[in-house]
Amino acid sequence: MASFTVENYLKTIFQLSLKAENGASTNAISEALGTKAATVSDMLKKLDAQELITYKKYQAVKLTNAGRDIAVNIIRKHRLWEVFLVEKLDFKWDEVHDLAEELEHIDSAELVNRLEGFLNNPKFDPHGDPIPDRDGNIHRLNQSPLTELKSGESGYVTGVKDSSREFLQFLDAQNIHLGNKIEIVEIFEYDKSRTVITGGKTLSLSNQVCKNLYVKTEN
Amino acid sequence: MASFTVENYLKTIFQLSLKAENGASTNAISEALGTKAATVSDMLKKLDAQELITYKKYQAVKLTNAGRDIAVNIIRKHRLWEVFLVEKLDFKWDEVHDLAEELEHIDSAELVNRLEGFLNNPKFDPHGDPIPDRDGNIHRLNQSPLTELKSGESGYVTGVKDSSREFLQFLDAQNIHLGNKIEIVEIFEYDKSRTVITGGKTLSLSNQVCKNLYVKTEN
DNA sequence: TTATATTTTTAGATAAGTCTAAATTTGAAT
DNA sequence: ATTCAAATTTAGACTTATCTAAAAATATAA
Ligand SMILES: [Mn+2]
Ligand SMILES: [Mn+2]
Ligand SMILES: [Mn+2]
Ligand SMILES: [Mn+2]
Repeated sequence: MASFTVENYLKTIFQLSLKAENGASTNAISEALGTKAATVSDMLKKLDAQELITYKKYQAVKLTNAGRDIAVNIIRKHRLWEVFLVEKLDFKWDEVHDLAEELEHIDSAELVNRLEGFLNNPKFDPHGDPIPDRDGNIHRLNQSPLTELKSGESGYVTGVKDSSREFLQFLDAQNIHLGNKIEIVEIFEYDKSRTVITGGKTLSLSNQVCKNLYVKTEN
Repeated sequence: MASFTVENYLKTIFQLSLKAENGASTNAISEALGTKAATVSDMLKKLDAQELITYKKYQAVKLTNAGRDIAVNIIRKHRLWEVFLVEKLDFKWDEVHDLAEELEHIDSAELVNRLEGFLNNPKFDPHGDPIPDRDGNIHRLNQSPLTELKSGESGYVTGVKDSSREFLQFLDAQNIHLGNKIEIVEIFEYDKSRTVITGGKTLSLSNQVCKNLYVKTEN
């Protein structure tokens, strides 16, 4: 059984690898985990010895299949627990991440599978991120940032790129939630801000907000 | 924040102290935790230094108020999670203990309080053990082992003294559950076994079974 | 291409929790 | 009161995960 620490390393490497094609660098892992680079360097050797990652000195690391399986399972649990917290215990979507960081390490396939059924087999977590199935498959939605839409186009909110509490609370304040329809009324070249219509209201969204909001257009 | 390890020591000391008036001995803790006595001895010094227990060499230890608070909170969480697993996820009462041993360490008062509400503020766990309230008060039921009943008397099953999987499965097999009425028909002095009536059926229970079954008599 | 900056690794320490083996203390039994 | 067994503690060691400081490798930039 992987320790909490090892599980966190693997999950972090998995997530960093989605961004950087060549794998996860020591420094990136260090920053993501809040652990010093020297410590990470040490740990990478151990993970390599356990054949959970492939590691060559001074090079970015990649997960082996075994490592990926563990990482994806942790993510599966994280996201299912987030759904539980929001759907059943009425937490808000900006309150659940840290709790899920703890719950994701509870070690029981039976528990997570039953939880999944209890929640009616959700496909996405409260932030729109896909929930891996029990075989580790992840069905990613074909979504794009709001910045891809042209004036006059519209889409439905499917997720967030930035899931910081600040951004989530901002969206709540603007009454923007997953599933909402958003129509682009006008794009201002000056600061790339957009005037949009959503939930019957007209509002202005900064470029930064638009970059961090994912929508699905009817194709 | 107490580590998982410290939490487990405190919980164990609390539970052992319910049985032995003078406190918990090194050996008893060692056996309960599956940790060598030498290790326990070392740890007791540390817990004393943190003022979570009072410890004098070669003497049984007792919890301080701070130590008791932590222990009771862990027990509260353990029992609430057990209710969740049985009531919401349909686990059987003999399947939940090990999972609760993990879940009890999830650190969030908000989570446990919401969980409690979600479960409709249960007062007892699936084994009949009382769930401490958020102030650490434990309302113990005035129950007695089935061996206390005389021939002709009856009571309602309120709990088990032995909550091993084997015993719980035995009770399931006999269709004996919390809340069932049990009437003592006859007590055999030879082996102290009893003939009882419960759930419309007559059956024979060994003295050992009767000692481990708690009932409440209408008084 | 050489110098500089950044990244990564190594070396040496530390803390928590555990173990085995040996020493000590306690308590029970002659 | 002495002896012996059981319980407990001490000593020394190990593992995991972490740190700081220093060295080495790589990448960048003049
Ligand atoms: Mn999260
Ligand atoms: Mn999420
Ligand atoms: Mn239990
Ligand atoms: Mn229980």
